[in-house]
Amino acid sequence: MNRTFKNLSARERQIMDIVYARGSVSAFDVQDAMPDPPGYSTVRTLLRILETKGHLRHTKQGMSYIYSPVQPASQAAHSALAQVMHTFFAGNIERVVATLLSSKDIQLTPEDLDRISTLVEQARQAEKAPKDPEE
Amino acid sequence: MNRTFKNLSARERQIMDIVYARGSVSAFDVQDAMPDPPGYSTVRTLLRILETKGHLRHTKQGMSYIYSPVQPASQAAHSALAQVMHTFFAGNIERVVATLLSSKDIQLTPEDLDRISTLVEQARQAEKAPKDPEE
DNA sequence: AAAGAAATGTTAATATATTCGCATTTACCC
DNA sequence: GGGTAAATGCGAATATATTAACATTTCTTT
Repeated sequence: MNRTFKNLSARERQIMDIVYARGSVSAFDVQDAMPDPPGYSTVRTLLRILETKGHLRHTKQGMSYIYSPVQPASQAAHSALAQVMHTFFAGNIERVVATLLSSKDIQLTPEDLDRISTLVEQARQAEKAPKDPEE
Repeated sequence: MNRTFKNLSARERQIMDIVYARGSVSAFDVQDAMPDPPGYSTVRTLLRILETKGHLRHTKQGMSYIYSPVQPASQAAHSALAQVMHTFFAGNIERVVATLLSSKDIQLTPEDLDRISTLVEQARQAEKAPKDPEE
């Protein structure tokens, strides 16, 4: 299991969350999105630390730095979900789905439910035909 | 939004995860389950801190303390899931479900998929009749 | 090329987290 | 009751995180 992320401090985690939510960010973006944001200088320091630790990289855009995550979002998403599933749902996917569907702060339209049904149906098909395309 | 949990340190988070995964725990349990576990004395100190901060409570079992979370597991699960959904899936439930279903480290049986289908179907019914069933 | 603006790099002070040894309490046994 | 075992409480040393001021670099404009 990837334990790297567990060692992040509170501020570092806040920043990684923001980075993943936005894809790529400037120090200003991060400061804007932080709760109880510290000074700009502090934010830049934190970004540099996260880069040193190997969690972020940056590219230059004009004169300033744009940061993005080293670990692809899809992979991080997967880990995060697995973590929550293990901690709160004993690894039981059904219970996760049940909780998602009963989410009160989110109104699911019938169309949303249709699309979810389709996903489940597709998974069923994939199971029936244990595919390996290059065969 | 409940911001309380965001301020936890790395160790504190590890412990809260363990507590939620197990329901209630002794200091020994926690130490066992921690990655790179510190000394027993340290674990007890951390548990006491978490209690001071209002995240844990304890009861006496025989001579020793058994800790359990103050915030109900269901509620914490909900928050954690919402957090992941927001950070990595832009609040889109379908994408969460898609990721769950495509999880490679988990083998879903056809029965699992059936049960998930049923859940979706129930949600659809509930939507059609948004009122309380017993009436 | 010099001056100014706008960015990043460095460093250091402070706060918080982490660690665990030792003191204290509590229950039990003889 | 006194002694022992087994637990918790306290306090202090160390490491890490957090903060931000100030120095430096880099680009732009005249």
